[in-house]
Amino acid sequence: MDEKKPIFGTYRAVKAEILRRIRVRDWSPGILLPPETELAEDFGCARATVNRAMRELADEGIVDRRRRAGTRVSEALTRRARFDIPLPKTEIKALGGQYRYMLIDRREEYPSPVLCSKLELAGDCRVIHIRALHFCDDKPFQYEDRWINLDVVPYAAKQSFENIGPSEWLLTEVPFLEAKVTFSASAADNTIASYLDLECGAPIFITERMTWSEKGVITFVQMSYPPGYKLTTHL
Amino acid sequence: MDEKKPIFGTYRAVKAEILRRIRVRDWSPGILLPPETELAEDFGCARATVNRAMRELADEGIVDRRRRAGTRVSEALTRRARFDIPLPKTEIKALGGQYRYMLIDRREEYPSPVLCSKLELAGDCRVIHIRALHFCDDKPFQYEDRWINLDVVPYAAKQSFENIGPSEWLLTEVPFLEAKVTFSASAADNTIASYLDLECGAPIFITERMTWSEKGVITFVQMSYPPGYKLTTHL
DNA sequence: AAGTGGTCTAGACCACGTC
DNA sequence: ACGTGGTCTAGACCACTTG
Repeated sequence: MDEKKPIFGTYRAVKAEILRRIRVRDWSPGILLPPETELAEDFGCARATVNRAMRELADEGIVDRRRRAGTRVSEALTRRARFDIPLPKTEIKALGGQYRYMLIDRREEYPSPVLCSKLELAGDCRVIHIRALHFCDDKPFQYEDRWINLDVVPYAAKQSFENIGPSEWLLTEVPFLEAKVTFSASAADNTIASYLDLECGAPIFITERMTWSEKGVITFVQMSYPPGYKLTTHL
Repeated sequence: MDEKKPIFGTYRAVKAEILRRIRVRDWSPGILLPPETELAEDFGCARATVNRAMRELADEGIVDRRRRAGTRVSEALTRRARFDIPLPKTEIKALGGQYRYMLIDRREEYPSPVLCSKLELAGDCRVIHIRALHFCDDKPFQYEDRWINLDVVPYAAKQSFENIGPSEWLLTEVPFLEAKVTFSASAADNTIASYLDLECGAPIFITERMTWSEKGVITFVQMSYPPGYKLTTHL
């Protein structure tokens, strides 16, 4: 009497099977799944294989895992997507355009109180404030308003940023550990409108980014794009 | 003569060390890295450990890996971020608001040619066109304009969408394999302005989403948010 | 043809957090 | 305290692709 049991020998197969069971409500949201050891036996594979499948599902937000507490189907019916944090130069080249960078303004400042709270800074530190424009085929593509924390990146004081954009410079000089990115829409104020060659009040796409290293906040930047700009995820 | 060699026994340590070497330009962009076997020996750990570290780095876009060709430091100095594809109900509850859903309009249509090309549809299929509003504490929070492909989701024809939002219904009924999300900013037209209670021309944040299953495009949706809305990544 | 990453296994030990 | 996931190991075979 040979038990005929389907075998899921690869982590992809295991993952697909788990997803299937979730889909058909074999396992519904909130339900506690069997432990890895048990699933491995069910599926006829090693625990490591189940683990890999589960780890990816957890990574995608489909299940929640906690030691001792086990694995549950995620309650929040949500999915995750990813996108590349874009570098203007790369972005423009990908569009097939000619990239040009222009520094508007660079000054060393003591941060304003509001900036201090935003950057989580002590009041007595210094920052570099940079404003710049990025062109695509000589049309303004992005207006950049940036502060760099000199406590964390002191050698930024020696960089003029006249020939290289701060994004690019920072990326090669100060690799970051963590970043938070925010997207929003806003109306162009006078300054931005004039730099981006728009009417005042035109809808602009804004991305804000804050990056940290072990030592603290590296930089905060607000980037404004004229209408027509689209940001797309992959996957 | 005991060789004193640092040992990197965990995949996190290995990953950190590789990142460090990339940072200090031991390995610069485009460079071919040693094979896993060699690194494993260097690091004093199993190949699987190096593999795990490398896999994550590849996943984060820091290195590119190809069989036989080996692993290279990525040329594109870019990083990846992730965000949750939000469900209005979840989003509003997370903000601590009271969620309310309102169907504006639901009709079965033959898709227009422009929609056909957008949805990659044949001309003779049918779609459901839905427009709806999502409220947060009785303030309009999101205007939804959606098309559902009846070839892929025929049973959507039986759903009135009067009491449940299409995002929610689709998420539980038709799990998707893939999604493409686009963000942009635009000026509110008359329709959107009136539904979102804005002045015509106000800047709105738009996210568009297209989702696929094995059988083809499930749905295309355009969501409009009034000024003030922000979308934030985690990690 | 050969070298690289991709994956699986069986076993082991450990860390964590719930019970 | 103890069961769960987290991770490492050593070895093996395979798939892909490039030289």
